[in-house]
Amino acid sequence: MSDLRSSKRISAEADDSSRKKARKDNDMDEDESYNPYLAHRQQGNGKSHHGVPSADSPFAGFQPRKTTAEQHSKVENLSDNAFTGQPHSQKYFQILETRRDLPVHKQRQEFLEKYHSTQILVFVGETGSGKTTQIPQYVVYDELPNLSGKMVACTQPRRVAAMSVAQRVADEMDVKLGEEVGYSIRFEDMTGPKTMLKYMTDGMLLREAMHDHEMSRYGCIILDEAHERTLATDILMALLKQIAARRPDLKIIIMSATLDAQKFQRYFNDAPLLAVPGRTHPVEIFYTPEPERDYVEAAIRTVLQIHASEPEGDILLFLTGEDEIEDACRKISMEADELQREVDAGPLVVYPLYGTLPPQQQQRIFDKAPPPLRKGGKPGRKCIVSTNIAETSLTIDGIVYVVDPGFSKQKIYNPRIRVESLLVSPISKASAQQRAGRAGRTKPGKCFRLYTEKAFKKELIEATYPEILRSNLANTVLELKKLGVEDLVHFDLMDPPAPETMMRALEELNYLACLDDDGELTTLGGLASEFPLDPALAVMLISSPEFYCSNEILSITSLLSVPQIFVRPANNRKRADEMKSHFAHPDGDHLTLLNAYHAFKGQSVNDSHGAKQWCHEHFLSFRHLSSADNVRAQLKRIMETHGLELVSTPFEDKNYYNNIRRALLSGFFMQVAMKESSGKVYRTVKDDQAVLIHPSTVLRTEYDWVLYNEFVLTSKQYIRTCTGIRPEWLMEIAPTYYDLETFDDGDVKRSLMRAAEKKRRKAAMKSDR
DNA sequence: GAGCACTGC
Repeated sequence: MSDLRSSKRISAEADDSSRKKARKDNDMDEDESYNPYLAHRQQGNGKSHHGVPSADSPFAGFQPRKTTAEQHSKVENLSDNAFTGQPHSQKYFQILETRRDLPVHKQRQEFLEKYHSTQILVFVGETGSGKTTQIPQYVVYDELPNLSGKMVACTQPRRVAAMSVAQRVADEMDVKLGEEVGYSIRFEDMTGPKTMLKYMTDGMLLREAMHDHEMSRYGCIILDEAHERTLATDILMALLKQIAARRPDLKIIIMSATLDAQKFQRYFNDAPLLAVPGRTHPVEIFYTPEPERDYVEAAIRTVLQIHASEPEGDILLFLTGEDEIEDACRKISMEADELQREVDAGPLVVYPLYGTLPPQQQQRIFDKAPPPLRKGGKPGRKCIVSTNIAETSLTIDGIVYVVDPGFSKQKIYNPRIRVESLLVSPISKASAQQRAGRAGRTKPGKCFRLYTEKAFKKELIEATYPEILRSNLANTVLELKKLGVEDLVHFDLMDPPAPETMMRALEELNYLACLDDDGELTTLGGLASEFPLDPALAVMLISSPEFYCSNEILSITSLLSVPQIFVRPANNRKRADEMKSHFAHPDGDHLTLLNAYHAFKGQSVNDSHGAKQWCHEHFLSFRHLSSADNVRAQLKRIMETHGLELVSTPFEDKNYYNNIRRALLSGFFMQVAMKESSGKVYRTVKDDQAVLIHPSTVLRTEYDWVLYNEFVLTSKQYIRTCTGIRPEWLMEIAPTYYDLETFDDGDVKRSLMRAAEKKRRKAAMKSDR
């Protein structure tokens, strides 16, 4: 119950003190954007002491935050680039023409007026409106960061988007990427001292905020794709709402698709709204008259019907996961061949699409549809069978038909047993609309929904629950503490999570000693928040020098932060398992991962080109091992910055592996299971869930106690990536959690008591001698 | 003896 107590105390605190402190720390003038006392910070050419452009500047006459679309246009038309002083390229003027053709351009003046009238603006633009590329540029011309010294930031939920949009906008502004326009994502900061406009991932802005609670580098922050409601976007919105109250000079724009616009407006104290139409084609929607029993079968049938009877155009089918997709692809291909023979249908190529597919194979979806089999024959088409990845992350032009069975895999969190799992669930109305929209990108399209119209209207929820309601929040709570949020219960989130989820997170962090009993961030917690890791992993890494194995734990942590490195193709499972057994360590999967990594590194040192081939032969993922290497380098840098030593126990030492297993426990002592007296079933400590060790394990020794990395809920309850441990270690390494007083009577308690007794006797014998 | 929707730091 300690969690309840500590969280009550947290909520009882008013956040006045933090607000006052922040106000004092904040060096911005409250009433004026351009503080003369800050003039010394400003750099660049052609400006006066007050941040207003001088008479000889191309921006002469511009009053920051009072500019007009006409002024912008004039400067854009100049033969020289007003920001760099360089002559504009030919390409620049070509792009400028297409930019002025975008729907959003017509409303440039209207946008500026709204922007001037308010601190927070909600901007709604459909796909194809040009909002992501244009709005930030309009803001740059109005803010003139080259004079004010305050950047414009635009966040994206995904890295690729941040990178590609930044490149596009750099071209549009005729500047070099990384100079006036740049981007910042994990592993890559493409910005410089001249950067005015910065595209970045939402997670990256959150990281920055941990060290700059006022986000003082920015004059305007634009949150793009806010309707996606990622964890980071939700936290940023709440944070920005707070900061906006302290920093009247900070402007905020929330950009979103139409559906939730009013919800955003209400949340931001009735902020004004500007809507811009998109540029898409109409999509005709068809529903099934009766509910379908087997949606995969119905989907395959629909695809084949479209192919047999509808005019030219590619097909996009949404299914839920890899297996289902591969299976459907096979069936569609087979049936389509038959159609070709029987009714002279055109050729149909089928491509699977999902996130874990290697990038080269993902690229194939952009191949052109096949030509007719013979001259004058029916045209060919392609059919893409995809997960939700095609709903948001990837857009494919040329899609005319969408088949939507109405399901996707979604993460859900059960705080009672502290388990996140994936569940096939019905999609939301917003999702269904997004999917349908994929059919109208190049010409009018059709969307076949494999559910009834009544089901759409009555059974589908409006929008998918935001991620914050479906996640374990331990990491989020730690981040918020580091962000200086004192009062978590009254932190004004758009959709506050269930109290039980919050309690669980506080409890977990308290056990990990990241929060003290008063809910305050401890030194350990502060350090843990510096790492881009879940709290248990961060604590394990920070504790590892005490166990003389920080080098090894650093590697294991990195390997646990990337997708599975062991590859197991469906047609070659036996051989893959054989290869994996070469790396197997009898004490568990963590040590097996380490063995594979060490072998990979040994290979890379000798022959970096051969490493790829070597991985292929050994059924290891070169991509994921390289990415683990990348993560490792980042984590290592953070360790060095904070004076955490990188040490190893000599390999010849008999405690080399024991030290590693003990260090694993320093973070994962809450993820431990004990074998029941009979059979193969284990029970998790405290949560008391019956679990099986996942069949992918290398554990062969019959351990009574194991620690696990992951609890997976599929056909059964499994624990995955397991390592054997000794019960006496638990009480030694995590005495508070394993305080026997707190355990209910039962097998677990009895077994722990026996271990404690054995240990006492051993110690007594030692001291007798 | 099984499966990994998708992101992100």
